[in-house]
Amino acid sequence: MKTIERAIECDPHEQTDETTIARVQQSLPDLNTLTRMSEIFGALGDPTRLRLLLALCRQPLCVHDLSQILGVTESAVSHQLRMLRMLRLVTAQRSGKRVYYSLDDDHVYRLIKEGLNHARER
Amino acid sequence: MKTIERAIECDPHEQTDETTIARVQQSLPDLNTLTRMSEIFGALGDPTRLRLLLALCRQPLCVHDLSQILGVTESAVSHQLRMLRMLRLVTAQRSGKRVYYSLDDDHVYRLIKEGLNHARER
DNA sequence: TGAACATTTGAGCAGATGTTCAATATTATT
DNA sequence: AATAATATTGAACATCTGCTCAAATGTTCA
Repeated sequence: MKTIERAIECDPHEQTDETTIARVQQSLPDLNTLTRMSEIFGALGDPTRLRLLLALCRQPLCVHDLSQILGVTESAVSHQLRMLRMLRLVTAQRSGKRVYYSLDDDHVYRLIKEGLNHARER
Repeated sequence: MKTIERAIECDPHEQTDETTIARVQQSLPDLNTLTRMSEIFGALGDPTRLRLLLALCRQPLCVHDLSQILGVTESAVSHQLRMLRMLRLVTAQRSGKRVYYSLDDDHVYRLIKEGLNHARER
């Protein structure tokens, strides 16, 4: 009769337990959290949006300035800011003709900083 | 003839200084860093890849198991793992017929955790 | 009001992306 | 050697994305 030891000895490549599958599955975040996570990461995954956010890490800036800083059209900037706004990564505040954008909170900042660390560490 | 003071006085909404533009521009990371950053964030931006990485946060897993855990074909898993491997977010190690994947280092782990915090904080 | 400036919006389009399906490796077992 | 199990790859396809262009919306100032 096979003991546990014999089972292991007979199969050098450990079979993945059914319960392992289930356990890992349960450890995954719920759909809402997961969706939100991938939305945020996805937003940071585009070079233009990432540069927008990096610029806003320094100070609030209006669309016109951001357009100049990044060297892309104001329309493109506005389109991307709209997305970042809807994801609540940035906030907008009108001042006269201009609309100044800022990082919504320091979560975004920390996330970007962590990404920067990672990117530089090799 | 307009003096500087008059120019300012005539425009109640402070003009953005040329040097501000330049200063923010210079504060942006170099192209390599920026590209790497957006690649990493982009990788995390897809729900399937994100779930793969979240699963691997728990323990090393083979393609077959990951396929079961996520409920997607092994082909799809393999395709995505290939990308994560090339971005050096995961490492592969063959053991018999199986190939076990792990997170490459704890940078990825920290990044995911930070994203998880952000996603849950509202 | 009219003109100028700043921003937003929508449609359209080219390129990127993620999955599927079929074929091919690779390793273990009999 | 033959078969099964696991993994990888390439092509095809539908979808998504990010930009451009043109038009519209706000806002200020003369």
